[in-house]
Amino acid sequence: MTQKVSLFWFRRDLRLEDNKALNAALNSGNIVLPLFIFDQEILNKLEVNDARVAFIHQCLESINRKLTALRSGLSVYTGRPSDVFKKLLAEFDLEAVYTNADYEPYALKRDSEISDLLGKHNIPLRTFKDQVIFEPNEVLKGDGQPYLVYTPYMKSWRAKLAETAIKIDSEFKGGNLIQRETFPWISLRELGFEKSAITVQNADLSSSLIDNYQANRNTPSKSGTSRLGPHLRFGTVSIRKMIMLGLESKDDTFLKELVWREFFMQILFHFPHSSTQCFKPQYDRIEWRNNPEEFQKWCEGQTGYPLVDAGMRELNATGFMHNRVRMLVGSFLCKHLLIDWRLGEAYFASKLLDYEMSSNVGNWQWVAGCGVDAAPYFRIFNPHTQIDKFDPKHLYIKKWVPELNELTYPLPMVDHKFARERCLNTYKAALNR
DNA sequence: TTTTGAGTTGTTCGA
DNA sequence: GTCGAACAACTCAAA
Repeated sequence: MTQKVSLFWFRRDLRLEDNKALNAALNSGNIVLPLFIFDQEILNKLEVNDARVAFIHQCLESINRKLTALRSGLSVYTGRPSDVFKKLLAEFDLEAVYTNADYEPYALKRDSEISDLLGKHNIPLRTFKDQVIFEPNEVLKGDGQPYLVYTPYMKSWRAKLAETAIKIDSEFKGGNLIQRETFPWISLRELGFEKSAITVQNADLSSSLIDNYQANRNTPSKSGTSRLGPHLRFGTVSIRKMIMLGLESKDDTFLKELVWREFFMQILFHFPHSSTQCFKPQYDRIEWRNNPEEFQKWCEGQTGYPLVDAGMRELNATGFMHNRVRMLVGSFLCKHLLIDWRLGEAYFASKLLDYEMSSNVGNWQWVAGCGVDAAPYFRIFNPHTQIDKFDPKHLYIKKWVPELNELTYPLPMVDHKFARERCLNTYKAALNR
């Protein structure tokens, strides 16, 4: 008689500690087979040196080393998840599949298909809340509808948190892991990818950073932000631990930023069309100019506006851009150049190590003025004033635009005052129709 | 149902 | 240099 197996499926929770579904699988009474699938449909869209694939692979190696020390290992497959599961169904006597819930549109569709496939064999797909404190349907208005405005959402979220005990399983003890000689493993090269020059910074979050978050987070030349994005995206840190750190601080700005993450997640969950359409439909009447040469200059950091160019060059070189500068480059693209926010969103998606669809779409719609709880459209960032306010000594600009005072640095590609008025007129024309 | 207060991150203009 | 108002109404959320 073969032994019953609980399969644990890693997705965006690449850690062994405080992993809800993994713990549940280990407590199921069956032996546990840990699994990761590189989804071919996602890989196909990426460059061969995509740093995110390299980072995921590195995380899997780390997990595999820890499992090997327990005489087990991680099985890594590539392909369409449904094809991989068909193979696994033939090979193992599965009792159940354990995994942590993922609320993005693509993930929901994928999991629904896998659940149907397993269901045909009477095998349940057991999903757990792990990547959020509150799921999209847990924080709702009095009438049962989702919140569309951040502040009341945040207040409701915090009230609910106050009556919730957060449980953290900080140690991984192993337990009923499957014991085998070898596990299917795929190297980065076999996947068709290369190591990237760009790497993810460690998640070494100090309490002083959180205590001084509000004071330092808007200065791009300082290390005032947490750089947690990639770790929250791929689950190399536990959101529960991060929330506890936020709660321990007198400054709750960091905590509120983590609430923004869940705010935009619940928006995308309830309004999946907002990934491609303006949340406020009248904004889809805006006549974007979408000039390809101008878009190219923006992408390359050759606009002639130093803080815009510094931000884009930081992004291109490191896969990261400071939050303050993200707002400015976004505003510049949509408002000064009148280029559709969707093009900016797609460019960020291709470059950001911390790319999170819900946050990226939500914030691009915010900056374009067309989203839930968006900035008013007449709020147009002034690229000069932002330097005076947030990089007065030009420390950040000079780091990324060393030729700032040379003749080789381009003149501003468009006059600020002219662009501002053109933007206001274009928006007005669309909204008054 | 109606009312009321409020709404992430800014800029410009004129006194 | 500094300050307050205007920007443009609108929608949300809760009482």
